[in-house]
Amino acid sequence: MIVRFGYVAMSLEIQDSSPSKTMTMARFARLPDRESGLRELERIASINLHNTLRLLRHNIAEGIEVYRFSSKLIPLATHTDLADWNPFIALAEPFAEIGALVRKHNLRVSFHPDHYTVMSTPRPEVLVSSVRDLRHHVNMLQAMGLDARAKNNIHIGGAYGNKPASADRFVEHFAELDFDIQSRITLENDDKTFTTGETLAVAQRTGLPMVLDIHHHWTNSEGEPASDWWQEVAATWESPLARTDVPDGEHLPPKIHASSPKSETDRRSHADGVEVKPLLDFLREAAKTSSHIDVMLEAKHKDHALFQLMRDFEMYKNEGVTKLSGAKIEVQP
DNA sequence: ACCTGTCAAGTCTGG
DNA sequence: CCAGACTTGACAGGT
Repeated sequence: MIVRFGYVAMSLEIQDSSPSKTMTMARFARLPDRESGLRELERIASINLHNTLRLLRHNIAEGIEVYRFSSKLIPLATHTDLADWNPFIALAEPFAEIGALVRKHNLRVSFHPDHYTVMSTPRPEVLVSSVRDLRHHVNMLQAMGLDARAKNNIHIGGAYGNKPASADRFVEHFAELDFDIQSRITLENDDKTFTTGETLAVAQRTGLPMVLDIHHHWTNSEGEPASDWWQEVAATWESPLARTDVPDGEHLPPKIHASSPKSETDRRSHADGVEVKPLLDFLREAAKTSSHIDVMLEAKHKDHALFQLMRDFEMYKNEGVTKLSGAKIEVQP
């Protein structure tokens, strides 16, 4: 099984490369007029996009083919007070440049709209803002000229005291979404509420592909190994919806998230790095059913954690782990 | 230079 | 019913 690794949003290696610079509403309101406020927001966004380009070039140089964009590329983009502002006109060029680089190097990219996107909500106003946020993320992918192979990863949402009813609500609300939003969603099990099995059931009902977070699974499961679910999770990536824009005969590899607990007392927070052994145990099991898998590392030390992990895999070179070029390995079952 | 409170947004728990 | 925790990087204001 070929395993590609990636990291989230920021680099510790490249200095001053934040793709998430922002402006608060308080500062926006203090600017002399609305027009100059919008120009300042667009200026910040273009810095974020420029830094994203720098990070992608860094990734390409290091052979890192998996990357998650910051969701904060455009500050205040979905704020209700700025609903009539269209930042994509001024930012068309940098967005297109990012997309061109992604396509040229076959990078696997994604977004992760944050936890305010809650499709299981019973509150109409929360649903409206959730759909607005999803629309915004699709708009960014489309501004990059990327097809539905680039996904927005979300959780199912809150339980509201009745998980089955909340799962039903997710499915109902999902059915109402535009197809270009639907076809770009992936569903991830969370660390407190919807377990791997519960998330998988919703993925199967909607046809959505599922991202398995093995750290969340450890903190939110009955204790069964995450790999017990792998065959079924991997199968969600073959549904017609998941395969939107995937050419015949090709596959979009299933994706997992990997991170390690910060400490014994705080098992849910992310540690600086990623422990190699538990991840490798999972990968060996997954290799029994899959030929390719992409792994998004969620560690505080970002790309440094990735580099460390790649070094750590060398300890297993006599145990079926082969280091390939860049941030890639091959794992034997 | 460094420290601390705050940020647009949701949900859940505990008081 | 409301305040605070959760979690996060960066801003903003203070020392």
